[in-house]
Amino acid sequence: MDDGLFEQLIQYFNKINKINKQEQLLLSELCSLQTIRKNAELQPIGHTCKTIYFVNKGMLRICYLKDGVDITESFEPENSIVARAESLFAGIPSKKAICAVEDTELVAINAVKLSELYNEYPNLERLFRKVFEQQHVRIIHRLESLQFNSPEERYQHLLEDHPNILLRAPLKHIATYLGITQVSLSRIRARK
Amino acid sequence: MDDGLFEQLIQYFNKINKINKQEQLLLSELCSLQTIRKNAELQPIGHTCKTIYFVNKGMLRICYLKDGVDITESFEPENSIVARAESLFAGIPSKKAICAVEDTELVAINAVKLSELYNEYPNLERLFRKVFEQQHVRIIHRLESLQFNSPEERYQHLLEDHPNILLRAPLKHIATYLGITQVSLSRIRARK
DNA sequence: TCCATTAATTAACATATGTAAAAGGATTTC
DNA sequence: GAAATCCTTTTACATATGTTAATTAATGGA
Repeated sequence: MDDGLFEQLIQYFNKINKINKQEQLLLSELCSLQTIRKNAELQPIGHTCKTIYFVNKGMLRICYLKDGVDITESFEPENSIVARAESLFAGIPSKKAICAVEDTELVAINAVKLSELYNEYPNLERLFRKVFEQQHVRIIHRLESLQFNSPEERYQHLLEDHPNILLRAPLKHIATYLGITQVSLSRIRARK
Repeated sequence: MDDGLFEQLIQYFNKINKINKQEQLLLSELCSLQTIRKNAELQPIGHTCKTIYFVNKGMLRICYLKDGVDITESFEPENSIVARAESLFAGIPSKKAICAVEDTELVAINAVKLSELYNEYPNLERLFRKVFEQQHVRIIHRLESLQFNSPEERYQHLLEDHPNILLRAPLKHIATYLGITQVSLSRIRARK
């Protein structure tokens, strides 16, 4: 696969847990490059997650249908690892889809073949353990935000911490991400 | 340490990832038995998490102070693994405490010594990877509940899925766990 | 460029939740 | 066993959000 784009992933990994040249090579053999157009669906609802994605460029979102309404669980801009962990770890179908917010370039890592390397290359197992520990921490922070903060506080935090997401994603998706309706988000924005 | 109580932990682990006698022995050397009385604090706010707990009997909760109000993030009854992952994984102080809801018996696992075993015993690293993957999945489900469901739906789900927690924990803690006030919970309960 | 479609805002109303305070119950402690 | 404390419910009021619908703005396709 394209070396430049894979290099971006290796840099991301090396900040978490260094892997040697052989491990890099083995890993690269499990990877493929994909592009996906804005609003297209990368993974449908009901699919059992067997791929770990890395966003090189663009933005994805993980989304959900509740009573026919499209609800966004997370936004995943460049340099994000994207997987539906509740499906990948448990081996059961996910209730969530992965969609593109923008035209997006990504690396797809075959998670099944990856796990087959773990016995022989425990350092790869360690790498992905740490990668998912980071995801785990991220979700805990998001949980705290949803449980402890008001919708308005959540909007303010998003504005401070991830202004780029606010600029790049449609407000209807940002509203459901914040756990509120689009109308409510409009009102919160109008207050300031 | 007490073999019977450790045995309960080993049974829990063996359902996730079997470990052999030697690994069990090494692990047991990192474990100690603790008891804690109702309402006592096992870990204070501001402490960096270096211990993984397993609840043999009783119930803990992870809690938080928001504007001086004690808010419960999770309830941890018997056969739960308890750690503040956002602190353990990142090595930074936690904003949360661990408190006892009831008189509780637990196994404390030294997480620092545990990680020192990982190089030589990758099967132990794998075990705890999978243990925390389960925690990860659990938190994703909780996130979904907070983002997608109304307070009333969350109460109904708690009633259906964990009636024992409702019976064992004070309502004021259940209210903050559901992300609402005590008054609101009383109203929801009165509706039915 | 224009038309059709989608997105975002605003308005009006109903409702659920938050806040503060009070009252009743239940528990604990001495 | 009585007093004190803590827990839970209830009341009253203010407010934020949800819902529905209408209007305006922006986008995309032919």
